[in-house]
Amino acid sequence: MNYSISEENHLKAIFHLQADSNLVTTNALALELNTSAASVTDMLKKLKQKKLLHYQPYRGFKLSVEGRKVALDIVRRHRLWEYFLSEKLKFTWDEVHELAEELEHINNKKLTDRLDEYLGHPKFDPHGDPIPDSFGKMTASLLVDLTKVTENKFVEVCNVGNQSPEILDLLKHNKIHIGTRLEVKRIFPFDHSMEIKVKSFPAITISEQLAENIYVKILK
Amino acid sequence: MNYSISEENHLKAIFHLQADSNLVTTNALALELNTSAASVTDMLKKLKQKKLLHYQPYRGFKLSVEGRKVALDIVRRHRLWEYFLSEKLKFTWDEVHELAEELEHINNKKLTDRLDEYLGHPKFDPHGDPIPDSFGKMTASLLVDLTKVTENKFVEVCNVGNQSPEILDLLKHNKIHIGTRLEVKRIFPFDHSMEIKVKSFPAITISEQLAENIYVKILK
DNA sequence: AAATATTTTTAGATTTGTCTAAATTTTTAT
DNA sequence: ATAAAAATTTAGACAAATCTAAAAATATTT
Repeated sequence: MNYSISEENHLKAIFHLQADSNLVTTNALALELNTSAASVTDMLKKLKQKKLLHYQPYRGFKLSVEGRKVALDIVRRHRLWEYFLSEKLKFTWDEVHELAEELEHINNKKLTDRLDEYLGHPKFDPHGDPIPDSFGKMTASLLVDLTKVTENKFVEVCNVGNQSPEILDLLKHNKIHIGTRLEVKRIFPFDHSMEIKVKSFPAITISEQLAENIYVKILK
Repeated sequence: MNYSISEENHLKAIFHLQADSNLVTTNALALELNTSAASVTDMLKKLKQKKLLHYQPYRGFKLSVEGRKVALDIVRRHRLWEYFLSEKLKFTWDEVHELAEELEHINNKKLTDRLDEYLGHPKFDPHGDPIPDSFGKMTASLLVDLTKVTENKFVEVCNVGNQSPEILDLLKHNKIHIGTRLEVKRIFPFDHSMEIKVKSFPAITISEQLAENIYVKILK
């Protein structure tokens, strides 16, 4: 089956919101998609009719098994294109998302599978998010947020929790990028701020809020 | 400026029709785009308003300089993606067109330029059609149709004039593909049919209609 | 458990791209 | 040069995806 770009965007957004909160509301979805609650309701009715989600007016909704499958396929295409853009076309991690938002809507199984093969069946996209395989299976993410890391560990930055200009600005100021390796030196119990050391630069201190938004792989 | 998929498809179709007939009619465009003449008229008004074409109701239309520039950019994206699909993802020449029809509508200069660079600035797509560069310039096609070739010449098949199932079926039957090298043995003046020899197969005779639709590069 | 606030849905409008059928203009043929 | 044919445009309708404002349902507060 083939779905419209708007239908796909709704399915994908529900999938992502479901992943971190389980309880997805009409308003949250409208916020995520930069649209109105009324539009979301219209779309929910349509997606229910297509059996992509379970939905009782006023009582909430969630993806059906089929809806989840469709969403996973969109996520797969998104992340494969992100990998392609980053790995082959040398786009930086902050440029790939927007382009992948467009490329993901080209729904052709053979194209997706060939791309996957061409890229060597990558398991993670450039942000460290796992790429579902053609059955919708994906490796559990290896990432934890920086607050979970204990003192004196070395880690590699793989993802940021939100991509607002504000956080990107602060990360840039601290010379932290995707792929940056850093050492957690100390954690201050008072405010949970952390002292970290990036390469040979002098150690710096970052807030708990920032640390929560930095996802890392712990290095052996 | 950014144009809708439908606007882009109209511009591209006008560009192609203009290339081979100079006189593009509302009906011809409707036929090309599988739509109605009325819809085409609506779109012509819109494109005129956006200054992409010159149009006087009932008196015909043609692309403006700006419209041509936009069309060339769409053609550039289409052919680069075709090259990518063929060269990197190993799709066959008859599979690439349909996919490129979707990919071409992603309009991002940096993406197009990076793709071009990644592919090594190819001059021709897998069908032998020239790829415009980022200024809209393209190498003149090296191709001629088979009826232009004289006896005892060796040529390489680079393109077919139309991609109907009927012609593809006949080509397959005659073991002619893109890249096939063949020799023109004789031309029969009576009906302009041609005797050709593909590799070591026995010589075969093809009709003028078929020869007109086979575009070739003459080999030194 | 009412009253109030919040969330969600409905109602009705708008835009884009399309359609069919009718009207108009241009072209062709007699 | 007029009648008939063909091409094009206009008029009016429709579906998809959105919007705002109002209504309805649910949740929260006192």
